[in-house]
Amino acid sequence: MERNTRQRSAIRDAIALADRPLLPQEVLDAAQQDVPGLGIATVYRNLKALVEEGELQPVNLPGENARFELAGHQHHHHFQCLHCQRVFDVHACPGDLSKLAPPGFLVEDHDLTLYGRCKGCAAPAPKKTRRKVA
Amino acid sequence: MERNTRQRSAIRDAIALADRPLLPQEVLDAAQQDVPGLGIATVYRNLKALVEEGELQPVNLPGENARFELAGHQHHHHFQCLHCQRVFDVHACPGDLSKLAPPGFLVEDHDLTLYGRCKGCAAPAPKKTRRKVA
DNA sequence: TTGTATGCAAAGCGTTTGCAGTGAT
DNA sequence: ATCACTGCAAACGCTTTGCATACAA
Repeated sequence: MERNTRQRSAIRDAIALADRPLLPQEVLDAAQQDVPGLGIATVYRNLKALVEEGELQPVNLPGENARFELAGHQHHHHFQCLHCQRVFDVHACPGDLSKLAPPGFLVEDHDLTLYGRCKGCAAPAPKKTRRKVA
Repeated sequence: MERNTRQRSAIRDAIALADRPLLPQEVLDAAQQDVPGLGIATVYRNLKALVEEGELQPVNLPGENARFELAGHQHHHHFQCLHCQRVFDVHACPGDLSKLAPPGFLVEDHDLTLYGRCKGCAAPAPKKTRRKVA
C-alpha cells in the first residue's frame, strides 16, 4: 500500500506551491529544502506514482522534457516564455479543431502551446528555435 | 565546405521520399537501403547540418523525439495517429490565438498537434496517454 | 594532396531500475 | 516485524562527440 513519507510530502508540496509546471530537477531542488538527502530517483518514482494516483498530471511540450503540475485542471493549454523558458497554464482553448485535419482523418484531441513573452519578461526577443535536449 | 557524399544523398532522399516526418532511426532504416554501412551518428550529423542549411526542419511533438521533414512547408501543424503513432502534416491553422493568453503575456507563435485516427487506422480507440520515452 | 565526412565506440543527459538498507505502519 | 520506500549506482534509450580512417574535391 501507499505510505506517507517525508519525501513524498516534500515532492507533492513542491508542486502544489509552484505556480507553474515543474521539471523533475526543479521538483528535486525545491523538495530538497525540506528533505536535504532526497535523491532524483525518488523524485521520478513519486512523480510517476502520483500521476498514476491521479494527483498529478504530466505536461509535455514540444521538444521539452516532461513537467508536472497538480491534476484537476481539466482540459487546458500552456504558454512557454521564449526568454525564460518557463511554462504557464493557459485556461482557454480554441475549441473544436476537427475541421483542420485532412479528409479521412478523425480528430479526437489536441495539444496547443503558445510561445512568447511571459508577464515577467517584457520586450519581445528574436525567435529562437525550440529543440529537444537529448 | 559541404561535400556531396553518398550518405548525405541517401539521407536527404529518404526524407524527400517520405510522405511524413521521420524519426532519425526511420531515416537510418530507409537510407541504409542505399548505403548499407551507414551509421546512426552520420544520420544525426547530417540531419543537424541539413537543418542548419535550411533544407530540413525538425518536427517536435509533445513527448516525442524529434522527427524531420523537408523545409519549405511554411507555418503548419501536425497530426499524430493514436493508433500507429505516425505523424502527418496538417496544412491548416486556427489563426490568431493571441487572445487565449493571460493578460500581460505576449503571444508570438504557437504549436498545435491534433490527435486521433489517421486515414489508414479506421475506428476510434481508447485514448492513451502520450508520454516522452526517456 | 588536403581536409571534410564517415564509422565506431565512448561519453552525455534525462529517466528507469536493481539492490540492500531504512523507516512507516 | 513487515514490507514499501529510499538512496546509490548501474543500466537504458536517444543523441552527441572523439578519433582514426576513408574519400570528395
